[in-house]
Amino acid sequence: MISFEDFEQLTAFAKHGTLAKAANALHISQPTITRTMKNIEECFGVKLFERGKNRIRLNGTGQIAVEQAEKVLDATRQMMTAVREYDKSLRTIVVESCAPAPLWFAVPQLAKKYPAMTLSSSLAGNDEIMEHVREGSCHVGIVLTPPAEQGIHCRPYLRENLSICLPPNHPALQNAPASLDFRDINGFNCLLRSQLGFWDGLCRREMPASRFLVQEDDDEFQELMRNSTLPVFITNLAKYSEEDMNGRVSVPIIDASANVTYYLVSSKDAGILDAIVSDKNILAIVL
Amino acid sequence: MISFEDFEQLTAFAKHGTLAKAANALHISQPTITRTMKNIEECFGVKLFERGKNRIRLNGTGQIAVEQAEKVLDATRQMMTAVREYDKSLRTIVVESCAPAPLWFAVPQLAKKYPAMTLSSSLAGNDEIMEHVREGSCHVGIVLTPPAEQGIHCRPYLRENLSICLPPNHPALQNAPASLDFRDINGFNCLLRSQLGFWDGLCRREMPASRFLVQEDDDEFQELMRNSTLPVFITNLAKYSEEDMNGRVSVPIIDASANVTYYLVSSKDAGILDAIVSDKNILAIVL
DNA sequence: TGATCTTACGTTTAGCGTAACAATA
DNA sequence: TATTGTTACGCTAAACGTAAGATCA
Repeated sequence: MISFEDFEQLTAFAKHGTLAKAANALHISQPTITRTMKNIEECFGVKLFERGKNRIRLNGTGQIAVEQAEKVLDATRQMMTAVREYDKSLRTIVVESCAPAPLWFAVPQLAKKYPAMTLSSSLAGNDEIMEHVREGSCHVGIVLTPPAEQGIHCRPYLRENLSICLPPNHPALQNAPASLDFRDINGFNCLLRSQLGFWDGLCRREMPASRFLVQEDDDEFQELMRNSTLPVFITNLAKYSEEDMNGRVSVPIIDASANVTYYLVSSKDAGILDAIVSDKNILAIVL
Repeated sequence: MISFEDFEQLTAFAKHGTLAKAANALHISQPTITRTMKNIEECFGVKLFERGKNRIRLNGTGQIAVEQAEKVLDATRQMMTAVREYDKSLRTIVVESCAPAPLWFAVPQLAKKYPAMTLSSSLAGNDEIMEHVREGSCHVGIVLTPPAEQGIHCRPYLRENLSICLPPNHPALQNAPASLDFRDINGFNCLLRSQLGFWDGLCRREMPASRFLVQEDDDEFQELMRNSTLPVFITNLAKYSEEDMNGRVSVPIIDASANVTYYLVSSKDAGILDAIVSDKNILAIVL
């Protein structure tokens, strides 16, 4: 009897003031709108318009009708998006990691194994990730400690080892040490990337005397790395080019907290974890 | 593209479980529903059903769609009623009175003068009536005191004079008084109608020692009036038949509070008040 | 004269129901 | 065998656009 297009014509008329302009805006003919307005009026069984000879305008009831029609249209549009979003969520794998590096390997591998799925990856804290995995809103979590709870599938994934990367004449290199710990470099100001996951908090905790110059932008970071003597961190998973290194020396940090193992966790499906672990490219890249 | 009937078919399917039963409930053919479901699915661009060879059921997304469709249908039905109610309110004269008697005269007169309008009459307290008149939700108020404020139209309307109606041998009639006051009859239990407006509170205030037997029903009241010796109240506007009186004697109550003048008040239109006051039948009835 | 709304007319198309078919329990 | 869902077919009725008419600024 009455359809959404009718309501859209009604609201368009209210918006544009004349039937002609509304018709123009909706790319339909004026007579169509004339008919639709009559149809709506008849459908309500109520006068919605004041009509002159070549003039038509909303009366009080009509204005109420327009308000209500907009509500209905809103509800309808919300419905469409809600249904589509839910459908999309069924086709989306949500990956949350406590650090960026594992995502560089896991996400491409998932994209390859599940080409029909949308991938949504983000950084989060360990507890938050575990909570999302438990409630099902996160399909694959990448965390630092294997959860004790049963019902959660878990696989060891990658190790990441932190090194500090210093210019050759840096005081910390005085005795040409084979390794350092955080205390050795605490107090030196460092260059840091943003979006480092747990690494950010770790550095600030272990090096409370240092200040960190955080760079959001990749290019700016590399620019600063080449043209400053500020220490930067690298890992076995995150290396820089010879050019960027620019003669810097990298020394492993031996603290246990700087050498971590990532674990994949999932509440539903161990298969998806195996699909990530089975990545043949990892060895080539990591070693 | 998509209409309310489509959504009704969708929700009917969800409710009845099979297309056939839904079709039956909606008095349409099964093929129509089959087509509509396909149409909706195509409209959303999303799978809503799991289909077997001769089996169809909602999937998760479909269930979301049903919930949302019900929301939209609710919004739509609300819209229809809201618009119709507003339209009706434009054709309704709201009359509020502090006592029932003036309504017996004012309402028929309004119905006669405004035959196209719906009349809504009710009893309310003086303050409440004045508030409604001010805010416009009450078109004609009938109150005891003319308001001082400007912008409110006012006309004196009727006087109502209270009498007490006693059996001939009642103690209060010992000296055959020409009139009584409330104190003379305070303490005697009385028969009372319900829905008396301000009269109810007045009696209870002026006769705190009396108990009042309130009757909701007209017939029961008259039955009790004929077959008991309990005093009842009458006024110049509310009289009873000789039969109901059954030999009772009525004596005017002279307290000022028992002899009132009603005033018509309106915030918009003095014409409607004049229309009520111009009632030619009032004199015949009242005198 | 140009803009606006309404009415009339002819065509198209979308929607419905009947009927026939396939599959299940 | 009775029930269910899908497909095919033919018809009707609704909806659209074009064109023409009427009115106003």
